[in-house]
Amino acid sequence: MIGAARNAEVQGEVCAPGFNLGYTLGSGQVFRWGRDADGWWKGIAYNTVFHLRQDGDSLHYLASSTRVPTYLGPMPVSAFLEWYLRLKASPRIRVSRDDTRLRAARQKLRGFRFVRQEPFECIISYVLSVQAHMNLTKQRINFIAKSFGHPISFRNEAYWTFPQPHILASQAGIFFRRQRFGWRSERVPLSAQHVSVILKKIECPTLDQWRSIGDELKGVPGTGVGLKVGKCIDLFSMDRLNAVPVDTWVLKLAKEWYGVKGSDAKVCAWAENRGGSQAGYMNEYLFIYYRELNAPTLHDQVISFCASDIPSPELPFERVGAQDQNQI
DNA sequence: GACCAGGCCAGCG
DNA sequence: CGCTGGCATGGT
Repeated sequence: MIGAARNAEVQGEVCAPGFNLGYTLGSGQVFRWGRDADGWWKGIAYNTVFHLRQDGDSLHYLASSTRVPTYLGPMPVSAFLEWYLRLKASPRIRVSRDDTRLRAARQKLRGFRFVRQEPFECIISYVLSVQAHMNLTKQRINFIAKSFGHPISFRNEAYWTFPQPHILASQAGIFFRRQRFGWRSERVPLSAQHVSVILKKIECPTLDQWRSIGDELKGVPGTGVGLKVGKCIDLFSMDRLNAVPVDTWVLKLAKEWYGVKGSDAKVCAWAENRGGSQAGYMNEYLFIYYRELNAPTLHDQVISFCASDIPSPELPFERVGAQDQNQI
């Protein structure tokens, strides 16, 4: 029993035709979800704990609260999930007949959707993701939530909400240095400070206001929000599906498969122009497909076209009463 | 010990 | 503009 308020548990199901939960939550876009050994996807988003499981066209859910707070206002759980997972927004990507790689990638990833992440959590998450493997980044984000968020007890598991910007803004870089965050350490409080200052004037930002905050962050050196991280924030939390984050993998596939060379900015402009309003989906298909082909042994992703029953190595909660004996 | 991780940034030409 | 090292740290 932990010192958390007990929440009403809600359960139900929503219709999700053409949707794939495993690809959506196991692709590496989210950091606070994991697939448990019991087969359920468990995670926390918008201050609410969810357990999800897909059975054909229906998505079964358990949630820690009846209403979920978002920047569009509070939503009932089923409406929230439809919005958060874009259940009814199946992407339609036009691909030319001779682009066999993209056709194969699109086919493999049928059912994948971009999640509508919380803007601030997304900002900090991708600032931390720089030059670090997925699993390590997950651990660091969970550490932040455990240190500064508040706990929610759900089905004998403890989850932690992501802290408000002003909480992280008041931390010193040395705190994160001591947690071995490396040179990401100072970027966390600095980014939080810029967000926090704006939030003092705007109490509950709309999506457009969040977009302005994100855009402003891109111009502030030291925040860790450069071209790639900025595009991740746009794509994963700002509802900008035309954004293309260019990392080392995208750089390689652009060169290998399309003969496009040059700087990150050049490849980014090429991909965004090519894909138009759906460039994000087009790029994500290629990214996951290419990475799966070239680094199938990476242990930080759940998606595998060969075997998708591997539990996530890092879960966003702790079992209550499962005290580990290994601690000194 | 190399070499790389879903890069960013200051300091150059 | 575009390019180059340096940056901490953990994993293979």
